[in-house]
Parts: sequence; C-alpha cells; structure tokens
Amino acid sequence: MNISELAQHLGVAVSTVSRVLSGNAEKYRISEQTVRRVQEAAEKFQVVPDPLGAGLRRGKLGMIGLLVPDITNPFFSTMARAIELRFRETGIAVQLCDSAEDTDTELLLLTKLLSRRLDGLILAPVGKVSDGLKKAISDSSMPIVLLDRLLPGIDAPSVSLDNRKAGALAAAHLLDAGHRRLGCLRGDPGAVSDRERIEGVQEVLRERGFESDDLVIAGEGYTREESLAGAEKLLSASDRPDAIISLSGQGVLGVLEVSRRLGLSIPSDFSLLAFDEQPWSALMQPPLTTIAQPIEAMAEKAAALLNVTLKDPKSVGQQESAVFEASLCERESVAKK
Amino acid sequence: MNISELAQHLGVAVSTVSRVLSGNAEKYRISEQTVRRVQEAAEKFQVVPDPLGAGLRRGKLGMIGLLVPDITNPFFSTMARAIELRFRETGIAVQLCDSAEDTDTELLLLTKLLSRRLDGLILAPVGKVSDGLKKAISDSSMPIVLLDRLLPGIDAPSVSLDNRKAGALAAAHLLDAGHRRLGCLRGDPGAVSDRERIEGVQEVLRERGFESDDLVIAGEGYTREESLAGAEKLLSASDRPDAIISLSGQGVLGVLEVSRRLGLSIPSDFSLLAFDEQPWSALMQPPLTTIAQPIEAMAEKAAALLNVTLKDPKSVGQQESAVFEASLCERESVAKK
DNA sequence: TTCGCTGGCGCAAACGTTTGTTCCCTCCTA
DNA sequence: TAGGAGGGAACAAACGTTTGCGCCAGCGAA
Repeated sequence: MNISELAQHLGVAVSTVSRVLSGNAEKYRISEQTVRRVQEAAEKFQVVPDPLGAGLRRGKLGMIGLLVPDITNPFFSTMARAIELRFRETGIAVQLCDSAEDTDTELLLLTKLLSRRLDGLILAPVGKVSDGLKKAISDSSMPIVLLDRLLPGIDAPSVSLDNRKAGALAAAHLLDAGHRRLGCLRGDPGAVSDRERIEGVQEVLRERGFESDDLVIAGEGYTREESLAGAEKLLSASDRPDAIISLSGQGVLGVLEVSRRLGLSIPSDFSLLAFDEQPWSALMQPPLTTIAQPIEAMAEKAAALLNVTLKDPKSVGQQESAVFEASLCERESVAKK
Repeated sequence: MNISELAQHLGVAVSTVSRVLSGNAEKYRISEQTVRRVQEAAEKFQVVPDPLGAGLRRGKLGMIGLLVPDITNPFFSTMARAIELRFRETGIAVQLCDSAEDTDTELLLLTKLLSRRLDGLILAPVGKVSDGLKKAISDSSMPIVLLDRLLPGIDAPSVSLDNRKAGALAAAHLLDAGHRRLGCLRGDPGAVSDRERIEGVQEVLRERGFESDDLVIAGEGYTREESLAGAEKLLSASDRPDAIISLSGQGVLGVLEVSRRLGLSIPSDFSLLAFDEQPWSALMQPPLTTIAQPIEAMAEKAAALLNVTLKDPKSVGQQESAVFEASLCERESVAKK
C-alpha cells in the first residue's frame, strides 16, 4: 500500500499524508487529530513513503555511495561499518562498492555511482590518478569526500593520515633500535600514500646521515601475488635489509609467508614493522610491532565532512581537510641491537 | 542532461531516445540512422537514463540488497565481493548492509531494505529467528535468498554448508589423531549453523562410543569479548579439553589470545581446529589446521539463485536450495597422539 | 483511385512522491 | 454585520522514465 491509497482510505488528500509521514505536519499546520489518524493507519498498514517517488521528486535518493579498493581488508571493512552506522542514524543508506584495487574497475564503478543520483560519495581511491578519474570527479556536481589515499589535483574535502610523519615514525623507531639497512614493501608504486610514507622514511634517513642505498624499495601492487613477489625480492637479496617496513596491511602477509618459506626468523634474521593494526597482529609469532591508524575516527570524520555538505549544499568546497596521526604499537617483531 | 533534454536537442521524441538507450530500438522499429544519431549524442553529452525515473516507472530499481552479519569477517567480505561482481555483470547494483551480529539491528535493516523497492535480497542472517524476522520476510513479496546460516521456518531458496557433516569431519579428524576430550567454542547458542556443527560432532562421538561429557561447549556470541570469555572457560578449566574446535572464524582469535595469556602452547598443550580458512591461517605459529568452506562458490550460487528469480518472477518458491561441502585443510595445529 | 499494410516515430498516461499555492471555514474584532 | 485573520486541508504541477497505442507517409495491389 502506498500513501495515496492510504489517503483515499482515510478520505484525506495525498499531500496531507505525505506531510504527516515526512514529519512536516507542523510546518503545514495539520491538526493533531489528523496527524494521529494518519500515523495510526500508516502503522497499521505498514505504509512508508516509497523512496523512489520521494527521491524523484526531491532530486535525490537518501543514499550515498562508498567506494573502497578492497573490502576484504579489515582496514576498509572497519571503516565501511563505521560509516554506514553514522549514516544510518541520519536515515541515509550507504551503497558500498569494491574496486578490487583495480583502477579500471574503479573508474567504471565511479561513473556508475556518479550517474546514480546519489546524495554524495565517499571515495577511498586505489591511489593512482588517471585523467579519466580526474575528469569524472570534476565533471560531476556530486559532493565527494576523499578517504585514506588522496588524489593530487582533485580538490575535495578529504580525510587522511599524515603519511610522511607515519613513515618517519617507522624509520625512526627502526633506526633507534639500531638497524642500518631498511627495506620497504610498498603497494602500488603510483599510490600517493605509499610514496609519502617512503618520503618520510627517506627524510629521517637523510637527517641521520645515511646513504640513499641504505633503503631498498620493492612492491608493485596490493594483491597477494604482488606482495609475495615484492617480499621475495627484499628477503632473498644477498644484502638483505635488517629491517623491513610493510607499507600496507596486506603486504605483511606476503613478508611473513616468504620469510617462512626461506626459513628466516623474526626478529633475529630481520625485524618487521607493519603498517595497519589487524585483529591478528598481536597473535602472530612474534607479535607484530605495527603503525596503527585511528580507523574509526577517520571514518567518522569522513562521514561528518560529507554530512556537512549534504545538509548545506552551499558549503561545497569550503570544507577543510582532516589529517590524522599514526601511532606506534610496540610488540616484539623489532629487534633491539 | 537527461533524456528529454537530449530528445529536444535532437528534435525527436523522448520515447525514441528512451527506446534507443534502453536497447529496445529494434523492438520498436527505430531506424538505424536514428539509433546512431541518438547514441552518438548520448555519448557526447554523457547522457544515461536516470535510474530513479526508470525505477519508478518499472516498479523496481535495478538494485539488490545484501545483508551480512559482519563485513569485518573475511568470510563475508569475500562473499560480498564475489556477489557484487556477479551482479555488476548483469547491470544490477548491490546495496550492502552490516548488522554487526546484532539481531535488533538486523531486523531494523531488513525492514528498511524490504521497503526500499529493491529487486531482491540476499540475506546472511545472524542466525537466530525471531517472530519479527519471520514475519518481515514472509509478509514481503521480495525475492529472497538465504546465505550461510539458515532460518528454519522460512522457506526461501538458500545456500549453505552441510554443517552437520562439517562438524563430523572436524570431530573425526581429532578423534583419529587420538584426542579424547573435545571442546567446542561456538558463536551464538541460538544460531542454527553452530548447532548443526555441534550435532555433527556429537554424532561422531556417539558412534565411537564416547560419553556426552567428553564434549564441552562454550561461547555466547560472535564478538571478540564473547569469544575471549568462551575460550577462557574452555582453556582454564581444570579438566581442559585436549582438542578445541572453533566453530566460527572469529572464535579462533579468542582461543589464540587466551592460550597465549595462559602460557599454553599449541599443539602440545591442546590441539586447535578452526572453522573457516583465513588469509593468515597458514601464517600462524603453528600453522592452523582448518575446515574450509568454498566461499566463492557459495556466493556465486547465491547470486545465481537470486538471478533466476529476478529474470523469471513466476519461479518464486520453485528454487532448489544448494548445500556445499566443507573440506579439511591439514596443517600443524592438531597433534597426533 | 482506393484500400490495406508496414515501417517509423510521436503522444500521453502512469509510476509515487513533495511542495507552493489556493481555498474554505471559523472565529474574532470593529 | 462586515471584514480580516489565520488555521486546516485540498489541488495540481513537477521530478524523469517507460510503454501501449495511435498517427502518418509511402508503397503495392486491386
């Protein structure tokens, strides 16, 4: 039953029912009695305004999009959950999409989402900017918030980690522990966040007077196979680094697998410092020292930023961007020399 | 730009544009020339039919819902990804919701999804059936496919594991290895799947002449805290079981954490057999012996079942249900006595 | 010339809302 | 008693599609 049938049944106008059900009864001075009658009947017959009709009329759907690179990664799934919860409180639905760390899929999904009349979009990009991506975003008028990995050249409110600082934090910790040769396992070479983390590492190295070839970098992507290949390159080299930083949450699994295969043990053969705290980080042997991101806080900030724009469309572009700080979670995978 | 503006621009009727853009040009005998003209213009101005308008007219949105109990669990996130991929190929969007293993949230989200004019719904329930849930589902005319944990009393096509057999598989493996006292860490006591797995275990125990108190069961839910409490109960008992089966993917983390806290080591102090293969299962110390489910196959089957109903609405209720088999993934967390 | 047929396309209704405007009625005041 | 004020609710347009039906032109046949 829809609201016009309900109206007919009650002998009132559709508009009256609509106003009551969408909470605008007072604004349009519907009498208390009528309000009650309508509400009771709506309750009884389980009538809710069809979001499609409402969306069509209002010009939006009461739904936002969330596009993440890998829902399988606890980092993003935790964020997704937090974001959905925030928006549920506002009565806004969240449509979640997964680009599987693939830029083509990402662009495809993005254009699909942009054409879907959503109220807004939270985008956690794969990380590489293509012209298509840039154009798709700037051509659209949909409010967008960028999350985690930023996109240079695209100005939208964003939520991210201070990656440079996080990289510096990691490097400083390893250097303080007495390590000399560092290895970084990155995800995608094109991804900004990884690049910034590496820059942070390099900065500390430079400050402390190390040579540039005291840092070796490997890794071509975020998938399992690519992580394995990168880890292999780092660990089986003749001049194996004595400490490895995994720049992504997935990478660490690759390092652990290869390390086991090569019969190396942590931290006696090499130290391991992993970005992203995972449910199992503390349960590994040895428990992993990690760089933790304030996941929930970041997710909520992203939701909050988007909400501001939704509530007040004029404020587009006036949003500040939020930068969060990583923290070191010290366990036992880094040796003190 | 919408299709009526495009029509005006081209000097043709909206209906013509609509027919071309929705691929019904032949059916309505639009000339090749007109088709080309429309397509080119649509391409040029980036015009796609508004899904809202279309949805309103058609009575559906081209979108299905997917409700899972915990998107943070790799089991469900892997499924979610597979399902989304399948439907993307059909041009159908997927709206993902997470009930956070909470039945109230589940019911709330379910009613929301049901009122949202979706084409269909894939429901991976928390596992407990409430009257509200039952009523909500049977009152609605939306095609539904049940996934993973079934709901007795609700007849809908479903995809699930042969849980009884999986439980038997687990028990047999442990008994074969010479263990005598078994402990089960379950998730929710009300969940059907866990119950069936336990029944499978009990069956094997009975067949081989064990007493009923050779099996001890603990666990009150799927959250981290509940897992910890359950594991604590099992592991710190004076007559600690010599083998533990974790019935859920989350549970095993609880067992590992408590085990470490108590200074126990696996498999010398107790053996561990965990349901659900995880990315890190093989990387634990010791590598975990697991019961693996064919996640992707199950997800695709669920998508296929729903697709049949979407394509042919008359076939509602004529769907068979699919049952999959678990397999044992032998590693080193089960001792041979 | 008239008729029927067919290819090609336009007309207009319908989907279910929301919301600016109008209308009616009652009550109060002058 | 007339005029105004204001509360309460109905009217109707608009949102962007899809689709059954009808219209028109052209062509071949009678």
